[in-house]
Amino acid sequence: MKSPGSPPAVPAMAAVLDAIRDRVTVSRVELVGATGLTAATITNTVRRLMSVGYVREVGTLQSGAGSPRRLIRLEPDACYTVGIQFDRFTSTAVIVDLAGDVVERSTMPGAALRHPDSVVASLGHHIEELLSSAAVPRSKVLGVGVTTHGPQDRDAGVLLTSNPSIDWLGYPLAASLSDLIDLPVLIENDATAAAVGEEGLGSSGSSFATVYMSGGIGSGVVLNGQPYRGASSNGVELGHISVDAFGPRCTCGNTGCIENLAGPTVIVEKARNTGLRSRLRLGQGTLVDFKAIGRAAMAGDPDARALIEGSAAVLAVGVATLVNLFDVARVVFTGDAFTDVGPIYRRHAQDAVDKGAFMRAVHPVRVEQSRQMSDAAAIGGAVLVLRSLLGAGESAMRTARGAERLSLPAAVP
Amino acid sequence: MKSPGSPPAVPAMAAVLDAIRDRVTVSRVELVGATGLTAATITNTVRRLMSVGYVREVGTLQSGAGSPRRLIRLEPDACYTVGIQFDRFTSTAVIVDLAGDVVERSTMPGAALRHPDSVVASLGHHIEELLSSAAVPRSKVLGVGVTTHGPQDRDAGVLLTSNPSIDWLGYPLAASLSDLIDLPVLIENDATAAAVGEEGLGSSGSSFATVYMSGGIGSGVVLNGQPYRGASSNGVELGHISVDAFGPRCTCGNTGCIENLAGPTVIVEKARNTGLRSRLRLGQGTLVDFKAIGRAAMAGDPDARALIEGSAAVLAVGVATLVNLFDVARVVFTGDAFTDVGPIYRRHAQDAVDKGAFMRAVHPVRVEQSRQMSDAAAIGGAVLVLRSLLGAGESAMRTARGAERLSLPAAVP
DNA sequence: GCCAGTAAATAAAGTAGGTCAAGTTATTGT
DNA sequence: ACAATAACTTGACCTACTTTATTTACTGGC
Repeated sequence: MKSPGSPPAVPAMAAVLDAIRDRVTVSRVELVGATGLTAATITNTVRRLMSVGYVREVGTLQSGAGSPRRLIRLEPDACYTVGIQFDRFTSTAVIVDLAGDVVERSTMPGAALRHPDSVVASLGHHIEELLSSAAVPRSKVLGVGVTTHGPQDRDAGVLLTSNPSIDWLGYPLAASLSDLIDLPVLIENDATAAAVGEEGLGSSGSSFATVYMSGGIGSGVVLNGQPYRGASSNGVELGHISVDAFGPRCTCGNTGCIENLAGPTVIVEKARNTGLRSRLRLGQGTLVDFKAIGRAAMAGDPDARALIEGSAAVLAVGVATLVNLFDVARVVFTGDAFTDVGPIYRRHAQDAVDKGAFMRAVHPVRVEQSRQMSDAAAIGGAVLVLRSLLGAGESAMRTARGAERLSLPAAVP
Repeated sequence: MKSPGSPPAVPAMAAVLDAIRDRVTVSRVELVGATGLTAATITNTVRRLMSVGYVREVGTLQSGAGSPRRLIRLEPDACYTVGIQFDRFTSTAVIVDLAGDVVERSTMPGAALRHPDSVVASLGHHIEELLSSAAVPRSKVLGVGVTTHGPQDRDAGVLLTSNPSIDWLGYPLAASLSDLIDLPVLIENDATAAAVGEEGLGSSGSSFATVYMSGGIGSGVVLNGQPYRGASSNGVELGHISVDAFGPRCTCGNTGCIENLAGPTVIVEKARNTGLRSRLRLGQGTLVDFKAIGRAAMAGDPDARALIEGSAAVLAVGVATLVNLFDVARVVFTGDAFTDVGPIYRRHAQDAVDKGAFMRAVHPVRVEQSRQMSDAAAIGGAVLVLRSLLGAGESAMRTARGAERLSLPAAVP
C-alpha cells in the first residue's frame, strides 16, 4: 500500500507552516511549543522552508538574558493556489497565497446544463483571467482545486453523478482541466471543501462540522484538521437524510429528506405559489430568488419569514443529528444561500443542539456562521491543493502527466 | 504531541499478525502480497513474532523450482485477552486467544443499580473464575477491555455519565478494576466495541457501521479497521437522533428519538399495555421481556409482530441516515436484543437503504446480521486490548501503575 | 551425480523523519 | 571581563521501513 521511501504521516513541514501562519511572526522556540516537535526538527524544517523562500527571518526579539529569538515570518507571495467552486447556479474562483489570504476573487455564472467540455473551457479561461488580473506569475501557482457536488471519485478526478446532465457521469474533470491549463488539478466535494475553507489555512487541527447550502444542502466534517471521508471517500450527505419518516418522497428515494423539505429549490417553489411571487419579482433563478426571499424575511415580510423559519427548523433537526452522530463541538453554517438568512438558521440550530445534543453535558456545542459565506468552498479547494502538496494526509492531484507531488529540498547543512 | 522515540504509525506487526490470522497458514511471500510490505520487512517482523512465540513455522510447501515456501502459523495460546460487556440488564465476559477465537465465555446479571465498587468487584471475581475455568495462566493475559455505555473518557478510563446512577459519573472504572485484578484495563463504548468485535481479529481494514441494541440503541462506525471517534472520542449516538421532528420529546431533550420510538424499553412498555402482558408473562425485566416479544413475533403473534415491525421501520430510517452521513457500504446488526428478531430488522433496514441510500448508485449497501449477536461487544473489548498493545492506532490502557504498552523484542540477528 | 535455473529468505546498506545530548552563539547582569 | 542564560545548531543515533545483493534450498536436464 505504501509508496517507495518512507511514508510521511503528517510531515513537520505542514505543521510548522500552519503554526507560523497562525502566529504571523514567531520564533523557533515558540514553534517548538506550538507543534510539539523538538528544537532540532524545527531548525531543519525552517531551514528547508527558507531555502525555498517560503519563510524568512525578520528580526529578533530581546527579552532578558540569553540569545534573542529570531523571528520568522511567511513570505505570502512565495506561491499561490487556485480554488474554484461551481454548481448549476453559480461559480466562484479565488487565488489564495501562502498566508492563506485571498488575493483575488471573482464569480461567474454556474454550469447550468452546458456540456462538461464547455464548462471546463470556461473555468480554464476564468483561471487565466484571474491570474493575469492578479498579476500572479504562472510559475508560482502550485495547482487548482475544483469543488463541486458529489458523488465523485477524487483519486481518479472524475464525477460519479449524472447531475445536472448525464454527460457529467464519469467525466474526467481533473484531467480535462489540467490538460487545458497545464497545472495540477484536484477535485473535491464542495461541502467538504467549504469545511476546509472555513478553517482556512490557519488554526488547523480543529474539529467541527459545516452545513453547506448553495444549490442544494450538503455538509462536511473536519476532524483534527482532516476532512472526514467515508468508505468511498465521499462526503456527508446531510441533504438526503430523513427528518420525517412519514414525510414526502424525495427523488433520491428516501422520505422526508432535509433538502426536499427545506432546500432552496423547495422554498422558492413554495414562495412562487404565494403573494411573494409578484411582490419580489421571483423567477430569476433558484439562488437569486432564494436570496430575495431571504432578504424579505430579514426585512420583516411575514410570508417570507414563515418560509425561512420553517426551513431553518427542519435543518436544525439535521444539525442535531449531525452533532449526535459525529460528536463534534462546533457547527458552522456556510455557503452562498446563507448570506442573508444565516442568523435565522443559526439560531434555530443552536436551539436544537442546546436541547437535543446528546453530548452537551460533556462539552458545549456551538453553532456559528461563516465569515466567508459565498467563498468558503472555493477557498477550501485552494487550501486543499497546498495541503495535498505538503503531504498532510491528502494526496491525489491530477496533472497533465499524472499524479504529482511537490518536492522541497531536503535539509542543506 | 508525540512520545519519545519514534511513534509507530501502524506498525507492520499488527498488519502481519492480521494477515496470518486471516489465512491460517501462510508463507512469507504471501504475506508480502497481503500486507504490501517488502519481503525484508516480513522476514524481520516474522522473526520478532517467532521470538516471542506468537507464530511458528509448520512445514514447507513445494511448488516447482526454487526454495520452498516455509509455512507460518499462529500459536493461538501464546497470549489471551479478556473482554467484558456490561449494562444495566446483562453482562458478558469472554477470553479471546491470539487467533481471535473465543476460548471461554460466560454471562452474569447486569449492573442494575448497584454501586460501581460492587460492580467492579463482581467483574473482577468473574474474570478470575473465567481464567481458572479456562485454565489460562495469568501470565499469558495481556489485559482486559471493559465495554459499557457512554459517554466516557477513554484516556482517563472514566465514565462521564450519571446513568444508571449518579455514582458512575466520573467513576474511575479502568483504574479500579486494574487495581483489583492487577492487569491492564481499557474502557470502550459498547457499540463501538461491538463494531470492532464484529470484525473480529481477522479481516481487518474493512469499513462498515454497526447498529447495537441491548438495553438501548447505539452504533459504531469502523473505517479501515479503525473505530470512528468524534471530537470527544465518543461513539456514534444513533439512539438519540430524531427521525420524526414532530414526535414525542425524549429525556435527552430531542424529539422523536429513535430509542424513544423503537428501543426495547419503549416496545416492552407498549406490550405491557396489550394482551401480550398476560400471554407472554411479561414483567421479568426489559431485555427478557423484549426477547419474549421477539420470539412471539417470529412465531407469528400479530400483536408482537406489529410492535417489532414498527420498531424495525423506525430503526431502518436511522440506518439510512447513518449510511448517508458516514457513507459506509455495509451495516451490521448486533447486540443481544437482535438475537431472535434480527431478520425482521435486517429486512426493513435493507429496504430502507435500497430505496434511500444516496450512494447506492456508486456502490451497493448491504445490511447484515451479526453471527455473534450477544457477544460482539465483549469480543470487541478483548480485540481492542490486543490492538492497543500492538499499537495499531489505539492506545490508552490503564494499569495499576499507569499507562503501559506491550513491548516485543526488536529484531534479533 | 552434477550443475544450471529458479524461487524464497535473508543480510546489508540506505532513506526519511524524526529524537537526544552536547555543543555554539548572542545577549544581559555584575 | 566574564559568568549566567536562553536560542539555536550540530552530530550521533533511532525506528521503521526500503532497495539491492547474497545466500539457501529445491527442481529438472543431461
